[in-house]
Amino acid sequence: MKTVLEMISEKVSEGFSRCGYEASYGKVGLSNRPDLCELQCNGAMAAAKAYHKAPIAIAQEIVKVLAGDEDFSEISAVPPGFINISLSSDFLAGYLGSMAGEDKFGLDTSSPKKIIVDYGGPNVAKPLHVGHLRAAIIGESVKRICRYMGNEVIGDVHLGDWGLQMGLIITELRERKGDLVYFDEDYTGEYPDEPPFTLTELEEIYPAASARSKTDEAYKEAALLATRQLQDGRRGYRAIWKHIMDVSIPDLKRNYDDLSVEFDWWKGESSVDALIPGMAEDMKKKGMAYESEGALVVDVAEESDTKEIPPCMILKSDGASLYTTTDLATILDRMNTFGPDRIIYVVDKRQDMHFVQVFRCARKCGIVNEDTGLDFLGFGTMNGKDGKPFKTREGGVMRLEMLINDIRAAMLKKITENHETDPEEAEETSRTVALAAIKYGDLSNQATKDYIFDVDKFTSFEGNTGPYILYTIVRIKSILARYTGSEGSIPLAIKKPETEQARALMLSLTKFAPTIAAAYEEIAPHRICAFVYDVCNDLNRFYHETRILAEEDREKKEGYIALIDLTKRILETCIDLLGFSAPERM
RNA sequence: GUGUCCGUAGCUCAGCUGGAUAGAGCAACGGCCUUCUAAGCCGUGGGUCGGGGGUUCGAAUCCCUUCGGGCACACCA
Repeated sequence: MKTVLEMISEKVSEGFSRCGYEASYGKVGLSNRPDLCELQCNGAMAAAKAYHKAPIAIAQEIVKVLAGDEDFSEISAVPPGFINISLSSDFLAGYLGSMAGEDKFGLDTSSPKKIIVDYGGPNVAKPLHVGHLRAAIIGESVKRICRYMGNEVIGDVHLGDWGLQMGLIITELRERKGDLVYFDEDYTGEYPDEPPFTLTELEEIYPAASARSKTDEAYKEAALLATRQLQDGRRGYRAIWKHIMDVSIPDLKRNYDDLSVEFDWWKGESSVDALIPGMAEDMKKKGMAYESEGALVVDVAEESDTKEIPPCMILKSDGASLYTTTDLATILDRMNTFGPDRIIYVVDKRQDMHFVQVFRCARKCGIVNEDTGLDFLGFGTMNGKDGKPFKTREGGVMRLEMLINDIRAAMLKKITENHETDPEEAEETSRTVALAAIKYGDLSNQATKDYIFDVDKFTSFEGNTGPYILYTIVRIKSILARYTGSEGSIPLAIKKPETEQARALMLSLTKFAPTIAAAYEEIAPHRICAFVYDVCNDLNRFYHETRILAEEDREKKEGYIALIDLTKRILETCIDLLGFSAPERM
């Protein structure tokens, strides 16, 4: 289904043609002066130069030709050469009626592609902290948007489970419990099923090891050695590794589940270990990889570079792999098993350089198909109110669970003081609203920018926030529930707008398809937030000015109900794309 | 140092491929609940779009320059 702008642009373009001008001048955009008109065409001013005519004269010609078209309620030429257009009520009602009946509200989905969204990237053995929040939230939304656009999409968590952090944990464990069989190289029997640590211990072990390695040289050496030995297949270390995975992953799953974040693949750096030797060999055979200072590297610098791009390292001088290695092998694995047309990485923007290297290396070495797109969506840092990276009051790393619980508790308080509710329902609702607050707060900012995570702001729930969006939806649901309770089924026919507020709401709703398409093309969920916010504002104004259930004119009333029902369906679709949902009451 | 991103109201942020008076929210102040949820609606005040050049009929938007900040620069991830 064509968008409103496409339809009207066609008309105006035809007008330009009929007057003897290039049709492309007829492009119509949204008006930035809603007080004057709804749509505007600026083509006359651009055409003025090419045709050596006064812009206003051209605009007037076009208006003359198009005047009287039943799709317009008004079309006029305004100095210096704007063509201002407003839509007729019949057109608006007709258009929305079509939207209401169409699958996906008339959004044209692109030809299906296979897309992998790589997001999450948590390290095993470490609790999720706020730094993982953005990857999860943005990635989940990007995945859902891609899927809604008709693509076949895989979300991959891509665990950090193969690097130095593993060696550090093994080393620390050895320090503490060196007599465990895992460290006995002569041991050939089966290893115990029970892990030699609990999750809580594990979460304490890693930071301890990491801190010590920064001051203790010998300790660091030992960790590097353990890392390599793990990768080389040392039995005892692999067994420990397995334990780490078994202990960590269920916890990670629970945490992501709490966030309504779902992955199709739970692969990690370790999953592609077996591919590394062959990949490195192939790179050497192709003459791409060579030894430099003991390490195996591939040059990825290009002539057009404005700065020096260091070579991409494949193997360290001790033969161990590193994150470039596993990222490359992961691309290889993905090409082999899924054959994606596109891979989107949702990763902290500080890793920009790393991905430049990986992408170039993958192309140069033929790991990725020519026509497979590799996109890096680098997101900014989540800062605290002071503008510095988000920390707890004590200055430590804020666990994601804590953060969510804080917001949830604030929510619960708000709900209970608002009106009495069933405690169980209040609890459930507080989770739903808290999630919306966190996710909307993040997604409404541009992903690439740093943003301030202000807990006070997030618990206040006023203005442009997730709870405001949910509140709007809940208001609609409430009316619809009363309506169906007394009158039965929801009428579907969209009627002509009776009021200024109804008209504004309808006009906003027509922007659904172009908004989703733009969000997809630009990989920009914040576009959807802006749209949702506009629609909610329009809905609330309409709500305030219109007595819906009390309307006595049956026709009008049915029209209102159909309109708010469509609004609700569109809003719910949008928030689903953002990764959250609305409760029945709040 | 090199590269890169950013600089819009007191604070947090929008601003589509350049267009008519630069928009929201918070904070401040003032209205609106016997009527579908006041987590709402309406209104007031508040801006040299970091500075300076340039392109253009027209610049927050494009180009150059300058200042200020974030981030990244091969054997960590």
